[in-house]
Amino acid sequence: MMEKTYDPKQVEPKIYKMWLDGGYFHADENDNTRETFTIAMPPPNVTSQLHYGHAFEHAMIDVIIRHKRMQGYNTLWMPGIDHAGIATQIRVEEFLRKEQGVTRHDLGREKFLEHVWEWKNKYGDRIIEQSKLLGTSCDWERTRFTMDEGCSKAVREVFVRLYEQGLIYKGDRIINWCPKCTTALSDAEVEHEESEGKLWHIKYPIKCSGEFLTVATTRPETMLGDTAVAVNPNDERYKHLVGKTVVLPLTDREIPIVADEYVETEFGTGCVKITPCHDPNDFEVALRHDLERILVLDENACVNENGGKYKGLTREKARLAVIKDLTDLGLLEKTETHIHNVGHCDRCKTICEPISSKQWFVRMKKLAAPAIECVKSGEVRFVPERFSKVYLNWMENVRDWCVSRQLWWGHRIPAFICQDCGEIIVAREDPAACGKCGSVRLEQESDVLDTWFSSALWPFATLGWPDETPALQRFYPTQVMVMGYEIIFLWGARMIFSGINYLGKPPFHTVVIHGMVRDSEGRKMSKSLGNGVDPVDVINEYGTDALRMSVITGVGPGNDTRYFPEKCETMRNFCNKLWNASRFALMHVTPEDTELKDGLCLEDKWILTRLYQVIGEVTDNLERYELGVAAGKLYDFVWGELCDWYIELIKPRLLDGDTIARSVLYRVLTDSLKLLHPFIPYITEEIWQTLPGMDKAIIVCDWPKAGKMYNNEAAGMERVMDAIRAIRARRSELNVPPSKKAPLTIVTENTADFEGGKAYIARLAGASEITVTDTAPKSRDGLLSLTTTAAELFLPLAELVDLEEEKKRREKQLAKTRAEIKALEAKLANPGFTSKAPPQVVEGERVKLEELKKIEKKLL
RNA sequence: GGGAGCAUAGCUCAGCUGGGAGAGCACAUGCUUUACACGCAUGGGGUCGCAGGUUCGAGCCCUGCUGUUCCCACCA
Repeated sequence: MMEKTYDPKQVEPKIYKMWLDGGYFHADENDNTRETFTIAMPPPNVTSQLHYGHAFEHAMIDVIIRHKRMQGYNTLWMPGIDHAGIATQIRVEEFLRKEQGVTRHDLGREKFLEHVWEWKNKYGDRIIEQSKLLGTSCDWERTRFTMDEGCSKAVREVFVRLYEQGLIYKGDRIINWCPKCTTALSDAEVEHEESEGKLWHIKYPIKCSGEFLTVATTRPETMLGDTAVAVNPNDERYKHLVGKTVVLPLTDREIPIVADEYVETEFGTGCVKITPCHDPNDFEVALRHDLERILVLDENACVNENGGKYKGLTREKARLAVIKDLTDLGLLEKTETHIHNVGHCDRCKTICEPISSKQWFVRMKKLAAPAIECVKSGEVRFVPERFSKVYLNWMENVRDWCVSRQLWWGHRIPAFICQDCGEIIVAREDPAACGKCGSVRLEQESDVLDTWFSSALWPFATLGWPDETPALQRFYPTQVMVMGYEIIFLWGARMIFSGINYLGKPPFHTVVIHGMVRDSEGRKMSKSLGNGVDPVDVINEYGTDALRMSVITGVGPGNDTRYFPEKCETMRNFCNKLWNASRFALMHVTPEDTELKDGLCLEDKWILTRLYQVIGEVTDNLERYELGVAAGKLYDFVWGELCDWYIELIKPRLLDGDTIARSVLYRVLTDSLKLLHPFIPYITEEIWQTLPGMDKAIIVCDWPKAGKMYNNEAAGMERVMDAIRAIRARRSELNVPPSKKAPLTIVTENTADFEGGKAYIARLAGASEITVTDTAPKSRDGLLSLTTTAAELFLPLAELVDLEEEKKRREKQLAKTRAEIKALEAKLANPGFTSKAPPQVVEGERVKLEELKKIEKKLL
């Protein structure tokens, strides 16, 4: 027997086990009878545990997957975990420092990696357990990890292929360097933050002339690596100086003045110090003018041996020292405040340093072209559409991708360097000897790959690629990808060009973008703020279904949402409402009620019509990934129509043992459960298992289909409901206690509709006895009258009413009605409207006008 | 410097292809109505940011403005 209150804790583990035991999550690659529907899970990072954003994302994916499963697709939700290179390495390093007081360098590469694997095993398992709590219907048998054997094979294959295609190269370039993580980063891993800095104007003496040339810089310490000063070739002020030499202060070097178009005459002084090793533009200028390159910062962003007396100083200290020395020399002309963007490491938030360094790069132009085309042509589409612009803008301006990282945790680059001749060998198998000189002294590149290098292969590496596995053949390309807007570049873009380049097809046709979950004040949930909400706590408090419903309902596509406990409470209440409605139904329905019976009453036809409308709309919303709207409609339908009205309407019939009402209730409830199942899977399955006549789990039931609609009867029922609402409102206004029943006379043209509903009208409108007639009473004395579109209602309650007030009220209603009539008549008299508006709209307005006129007549 | 989003009830937000201004919470009043107080009924509360335009008709489409958030970008 069902408890009075739904208790998720008792239900959820039991139901999840039932699903697992039933094998419902498993997708069979040998099943060739059904169309497939696949989503690859964005693999959570092994850094720690699931956060609220994962709950949001997993809820969305599970809704889509469960809907498709019920529609009969061979459905695969492919789960897994990401090794998350830098992020995890940082976490483990932090952990080791705190727990054991050691650094990774103390341990050495091998030993350190053992610790990371230990971490991975612990947190990877925990993440999967947490994900299961959310009710996710993943095919856990296929769970993958970005550094498992298969993924590693895929990574190596891709690296080698790109190398063979000439799309991967090792080169000396300016890259973003994080001095704390001591690794290179890609452009996409740098966050730019606007901050107030300074613009220092420094005088550089021109050789053999008492004159100076003033440069403006935001990073004065880099002047130690200057190898030129550049001016615009068309700048009249400096034309005569081009080719001359400047004595670089604080050093003993002399550097040329060159002319380059890159220099803006308007900005600063129009003279730019050129520091090829510490600025990407300067690097380009240096290439054009064949300038010397001097690196002055080391991997910790401290001045190196090229910095003369500043050697060993951190960049911050070096800056102060340089400024002080320049001031002492009288070479600091002025200092201005200056707002500019400073790059920060995505992971540790340290300010990045542009540094020239030998790194591995993926050449992007060729790869980007088809990835741009497939979105432009609509082969791959973003939902909502606006994100395709974000994607295209990035892809069209993409620069080569720096993929090497000076880390230990990750896929080690499969390149081997001959220690004798310097030859680089990139191969699928570890080479035994150098192909050029025959030396066996080969050393593997110590760097690892960007973590996103392996993530980019996720949709097919998880299916077995590069091997032609049955799973790959069956499930690739996948259908949908769900991801947050913040990783469109980092991940989405790279999966798309990877899929096209290696398999000839984009990895999915639809990218559903979601926003992020913020705290109740709209702030990002973060560790430093301590405002993160643990989804597991919320599950314990309100239940998984309430959590899922709360993150889905009323959230616009691609929009951020906020966490409010009140919203979870509302959804828990909703679950409880559904629970109790089902409990009520179970008190009446029998296995004989599973088939819809003939002889439907007005209210039956109404609720069935509404159900079928909702089925159509919700299905449509789901097909368009409008999950929030779909969930909202179901909430409203179940609570506001099924529970508040239909169940109340049929109570008298159920007490009479009416089997027709039972069969309708059964149908509406079961279809509602099915429609709700993708959103709130646990409670719907639990109720389903309790219902009579159920032979299979709801998770694999057929998605409901609309049946015969009764639009006229549905409208008729709405008129009866209007009358009930009107009576309730008047009684409430007049403070008539519900216990005080009063006789009711209904004067209406639709006598049949009201006649059939006498029993429930009595219950819902507090009527003792009801007379339905088509003729108005001769005398209105002592009667309170109410006017609705379909009826005039008379209650012997006049003694409760101030007659003057009542007269005024009627006059007010009349005036309002007349004003509406006037407006409608004007509208209908407008040929522009009648000829141009769609006929059904015009017709609707005509009907409305007629109804208003009827009301007017009754009010006279 | 580019691009995008948002601005709707006290709060948080829905509103899909233009035709009814909505929900939850909060608030007020009244209810032990035989599923549910995690409940029921009723009610108050909005110039849909501002100004124009298109249209028979605009919260929705167009233009401009204001405020706000975010993304991208190599003016030192």
